[in-house]
Amino acid sequence: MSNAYNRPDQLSPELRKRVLETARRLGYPGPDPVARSLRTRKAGAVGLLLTENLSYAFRDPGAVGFLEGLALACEDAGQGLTLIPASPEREDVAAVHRAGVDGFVVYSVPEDDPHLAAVMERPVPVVVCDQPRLDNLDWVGPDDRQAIKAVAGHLIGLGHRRIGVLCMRLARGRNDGPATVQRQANASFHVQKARLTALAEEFSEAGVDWTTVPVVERFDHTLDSGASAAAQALEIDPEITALVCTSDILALGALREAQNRGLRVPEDLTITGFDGIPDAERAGLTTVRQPWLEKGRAAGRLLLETSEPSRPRHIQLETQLIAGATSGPPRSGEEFWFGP
Amino acid sequence: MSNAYNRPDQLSPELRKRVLETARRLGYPGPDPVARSLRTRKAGAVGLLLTENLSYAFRDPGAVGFLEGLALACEDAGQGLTLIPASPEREDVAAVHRAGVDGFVVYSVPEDDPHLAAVMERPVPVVVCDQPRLDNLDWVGPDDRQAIKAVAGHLIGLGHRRIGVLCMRLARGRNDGPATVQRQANASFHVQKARLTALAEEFSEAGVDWTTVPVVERFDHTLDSGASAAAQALEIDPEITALVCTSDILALGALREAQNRGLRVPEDLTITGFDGIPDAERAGLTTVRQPWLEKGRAAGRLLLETSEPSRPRHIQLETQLIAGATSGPPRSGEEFWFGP
DNA sequence: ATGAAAGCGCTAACAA
DNA sequence: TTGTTAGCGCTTTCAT
Repeated sequence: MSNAYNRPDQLSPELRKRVLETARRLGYPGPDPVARSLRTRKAGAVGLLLTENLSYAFRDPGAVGFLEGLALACEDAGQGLTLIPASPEREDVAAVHRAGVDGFVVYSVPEDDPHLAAVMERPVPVVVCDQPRLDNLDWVGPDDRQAIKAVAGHLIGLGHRRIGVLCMRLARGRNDGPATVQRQANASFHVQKARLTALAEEFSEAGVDWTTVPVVERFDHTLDSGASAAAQALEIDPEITALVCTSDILALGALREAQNRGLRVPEDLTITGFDGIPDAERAGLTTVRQPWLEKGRAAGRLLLETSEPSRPRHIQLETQLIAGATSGPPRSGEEFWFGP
Repeated sequence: MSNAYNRPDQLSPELRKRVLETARRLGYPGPDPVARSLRTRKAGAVGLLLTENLSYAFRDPGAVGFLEGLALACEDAGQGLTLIPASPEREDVAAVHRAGVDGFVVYSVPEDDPHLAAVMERPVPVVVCDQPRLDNLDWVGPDDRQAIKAVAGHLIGLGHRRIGVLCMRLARGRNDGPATVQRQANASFHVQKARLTALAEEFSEAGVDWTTVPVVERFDHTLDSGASAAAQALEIDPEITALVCTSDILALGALREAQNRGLRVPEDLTITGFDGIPDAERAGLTTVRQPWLEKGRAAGRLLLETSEPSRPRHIQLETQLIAGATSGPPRSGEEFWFGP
C-alpha cells in the first residue's frame, strides 16, 4: 500500500486508484509523517536555536532579516523550519532533545549555552551563525574585528580620542553597568568580545588608554537600554566626544538620550551603531551594514548541503561602513591637537 | 534504559548513573526524538501554514507581529513551531503531509487553497487565523465587517461620497487591475471579501452607487502595488475625494503616489488604511488597529488547549479606528451638500 | 505486478 | 526495583 502513495509508477494505475479509494473509505488519513521519518531517517525540517526567547527573534529587526534568509533557504530545499522553544531562563534542555529535525542552525548564543551543548550531543549537522566560534563547527558570520575597526578608523580620523562604548551582554548573567577590562576579556559572547577587543586595539594604537574608556554593558537589547547606557557613560566621563555602540538598537537609544539632553549630534556628540537595520538607515546613523538576509540564507544552505564533517566550513560575509549623519569631528574645544 | 532518561525517579540513582555512563561510553546520543514521537504520538511542535512564500512572512510587519504572538504561545507550552514550506506557486502539498506536528495554525489563506485541504485531511487539530471562515474549524480574527464599517462611517461623516478602493488579491490567480462587482462577490479570500462587502453596504446606504466605485486589486502586497493601484484608481475616476485601502501597506504606497503627484493629504485626497502596523502609526495614517500579537497568541493557545472537536470555538478580536492625519473633509468643491 | 514481513528506536505495560 | 517485550506505522526488501 505504501507504494500507492509513494511510488505511483510501481503499480498499475487501476490498482492504485482502488487502493486509495478503499483507504479513504476506511478513514485512513494518509501515511503518518512521524512513522515515515523514523523509517527514512529524515525529519524534513531544520531546527533553529536562538539566544533569546523565541518571540524576541521577531522583535529584533536584524534577527527578522536573518530568519527571512534562513526561511528562504529551507523553502528552496522543501524543508520545514522548526523554532526550538529554548528560553535562556529555564535551563530546560529537553526541547533540544525532543526536536525532530535533521540538523540545527544555532544563532548567536554564548559559548557556554547549555542548549548549544545539547545540540552538539545530537548526531546531526550543526551550523553556527555569528557565535560562538568553534573550530569544529560550520560557521557563518561577518568579520567583526575588521568591521568595527573600520568604525574606529573613521572616528580616529575625525579626531576622536575620548570615547565611550555601549555594548550588549557579555555573559549569560545580567550585568547592567560598566564592564571591567577583566569582564571584557572573559566575555562568553564572542561577537561582543571581538568588537571590544578590536576597538581596544585600534584606540590604544591611537594613543588612548583603554582602561580609562567607559564600556557600559546592557543585558536587554532595547532602545531604553541604549538610552540609559548612554546616560551612564556620559556620567562616568562627561568629556567624551563619541559614543561607539555595538548595535544599532543601542545607538538609536543613545541618540534619543542625546536629544533629551539637548546634545546636538554630531556637533556635541558623535554616535555610531552596528548592524545596518532599516531604522538605522532612516535615522542616518553611522553604522556597519551586514547582509542579514544573506547570512540566514548562507546558514541554511550550509546546513542543507551535504558536507564532509571532517573539515568544517567557514563563510565570512562582507560588511560595509556607512558614514551617516551622526558622526563628525569632536567639539572644537577638543580640537586643540589640530591647532595651527 | 528508557527509564534512565525519562523517569529518573523510577530507579536507583546509582543504576541510573551507571546506565547513562555506559550509554555515553558506547556513543549513544540519547533517545531518538522521532522514534519517541512515534511511540508517544506527540511531535512536540505546531505547524504553521501561510498563504505566501515562507520568507514573505518576515517582510510583512503584521505577519511578524502575529508570528511573535504565536511563538510566545508555543514557548509557554514548550512546543516547537514548524514553518511549513508551502509556496502558493508550486502546488506541492507534500510538505503538509510530511510535517511531523501535533496540529496546524493556518494563517490567512484562500478557501480553495490546496494546502488547506491537505491540512484538513490530517487527523490533527486545526486553528484558522483570519481566513477562510469555515464553520467546522476553530477560528481567530477581527470582525472585519465592523472594523471597516467604522472607516466607512468616518469617511461618510466627513462628507466623502466619491471614493476609490484599493484591495489585496481576491483570488489565487493574479489580477492587477479593477475588480468587477462579480469578482468581488466571488472572492476566495474571505477577509478582502468581507471588507469590500461591508464598504459597499455602508456607502450604498449613504447614497453611493457601488457599481461606479473603482475597486482596484493588486496581487502583490507591497508599497509599489499601493502606489500603482492608487494611480490606476485616480485614472479611472479623477474626481474621487478619498481612497479606502484594505491594508496599511497599500495605503502607504498610495500616500507615496499622492505625494509624487503633488496632491496634499488630506486636503486634496483622503487616504485610509487597515492593520495598524508601526509604519502606519509613524506616518499618521488613519487606519484600523488590530491586535497582531494577541491574534497570534490566541491562535496558539486555542490549538494547544485541548478541546472538544464537536463545537468549534471562534475568537473575535477587538479592533480600533485610529483617526489619523490622512483623513479630512473633501475638497471644498465637493462640499456643496453642506452649504449654508 | 502484487503481497508478506522485517525492523527503524522508542515507551509503556507487565513480569519477575 | 529491575528486566523483558509488544507494537507505534511506516518503508524496503524479498518472495511470489
